[in-house]
Amino acid sequence: MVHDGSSAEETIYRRATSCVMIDPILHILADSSVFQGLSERELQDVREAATMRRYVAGELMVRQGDPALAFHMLICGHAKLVQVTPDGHQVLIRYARPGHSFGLRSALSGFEYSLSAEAIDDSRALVWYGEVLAQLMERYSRIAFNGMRMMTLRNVEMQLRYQELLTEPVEQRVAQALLRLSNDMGQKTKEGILIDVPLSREDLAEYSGTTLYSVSRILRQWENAGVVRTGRERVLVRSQDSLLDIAAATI
Amino acid sequence: MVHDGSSAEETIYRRATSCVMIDPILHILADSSVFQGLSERELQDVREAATMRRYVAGELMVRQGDPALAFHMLICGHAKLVQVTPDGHQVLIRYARPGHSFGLRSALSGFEYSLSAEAIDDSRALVWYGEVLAQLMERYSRIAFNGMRMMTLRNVEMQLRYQELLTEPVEQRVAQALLRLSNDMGQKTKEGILIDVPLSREDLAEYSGTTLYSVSRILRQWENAGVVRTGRERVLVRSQDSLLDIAAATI
DNA sequence: CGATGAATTGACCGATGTCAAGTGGCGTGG
DNA sequence: CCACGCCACTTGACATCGGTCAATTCATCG
Repeated sequence: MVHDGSSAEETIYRRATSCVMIDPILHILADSSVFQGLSERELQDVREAATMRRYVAGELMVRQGDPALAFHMLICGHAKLVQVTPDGHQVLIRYARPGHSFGLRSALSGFEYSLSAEAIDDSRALVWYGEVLAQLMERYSRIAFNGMRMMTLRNVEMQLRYQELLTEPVEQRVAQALLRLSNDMGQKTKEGILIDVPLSREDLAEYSGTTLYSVSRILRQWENAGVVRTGRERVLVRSQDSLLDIAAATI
Repeated sequence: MVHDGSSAEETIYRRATSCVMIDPILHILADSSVFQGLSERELQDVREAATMRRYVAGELMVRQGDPALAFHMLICGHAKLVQVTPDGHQVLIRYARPGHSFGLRSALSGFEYSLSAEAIDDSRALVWYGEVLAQLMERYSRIAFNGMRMMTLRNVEMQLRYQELLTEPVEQRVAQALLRLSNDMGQKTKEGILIDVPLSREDLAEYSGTTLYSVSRILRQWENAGVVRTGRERVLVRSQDSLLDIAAATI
């Protein structure tokens, strides 16, 4: 637990809120799965076709069921992509950080968003309207190719999670979820990898397909074993290796 | 149950094994998600870049873990795409019929097949080697675009199944699985929709994420209610509407 | 007509979800 | 600055769906 009074200790939990203001935007685009491989001129072109949007923490960037207008790429901040089922269950599809994108299919099909994206931090995103994106793809076929590769990768990931849900017990799935999060949103500190985003037990439950109660019990157990340190909406992974062991365990 | 002795009744269960021999291959390509929208000349070109392979029922078209060489498109027959997890569980990803394809990511990445494809019937498939496919995509950017769209659709489907697995009880999932199968492999008969492929209780279980025992009980129940008729490795859907009701049930 | 593998059925049980009742930390307003 | 209240989290007791196992039965094919 993180309540040992020492506020020096607490520095570990100060979150990086840096939101770059110059124009490293092109760098972000150049590193993204969708636009990688384009020349600087082409990236300029792509960037100019987009408009920048700002969101405050907690705001919905897109809302599931709304008519799908635009393809989004996160420039700074973080987002949570969530689906809510007909019977009200929340399912957390994935987390996004700068360079990650969502709404590709929705924007191109023009139908409706199949999920909601919620800004976790104050965030900014570039958005391209459906037709604009289609034109860009026409002009730079590389984008379509990249898009295809990105979607195949997501597909593999999703298949894997499906498989895990089907065959692995809860504790292993939570371990997998934490490993994914520490890869995606991890911040190295001297004590371990801090998940750099508010992460409640319920979030983690929705991400690993269980309930907040089970997550609570499991985290507590891990905390006692020294694998993680937890606080209110905070998780710090002290030993990734232990998590890997837990995730792999055939028992 | 299908054991009423009347062999006239049995005609319902004769499977269509037609394996077209002329050259409607181009039609199949033209209708496939990957090659749709190409001109006939381009389709010719595409077709000539491929080689045809034959498989007998039960043969593996690709084996999970083998080095990924080629992109496959089923021309006739049916296939079952299966993943086996590290701990030996089988997970049925999807079924394929003519025009369906698999191995796109594997062929392009050149890594290894992430699943096995088993021929259900005697089957034939066109295969394109990784480099060849990459060249075709370079030449006809439409293919990459189509590929992207196909993968986004698969992704949506996979997300949906993930969601279902997470939130719906077994009976609903089995109903969903049967509905998918009757769309994909259904054969209209006067009595209902026959799943046109040997489908054991275990297959259905692997497809809906449960056990053959549960499937057996559920099918029995449905049979008594007149929703389906079943036989050894055969399922006939008598009332799709009832299945839709069951699948939607919030209870 | 017998062998083989699919399907059925019953009994059992265990991992997880559900529910209810706290506990404690953090922020807000007096 | 303190107290209050909110909300995340914890913890225990309990219920239950559906998986596991074992024993048959049945159907299809040689």
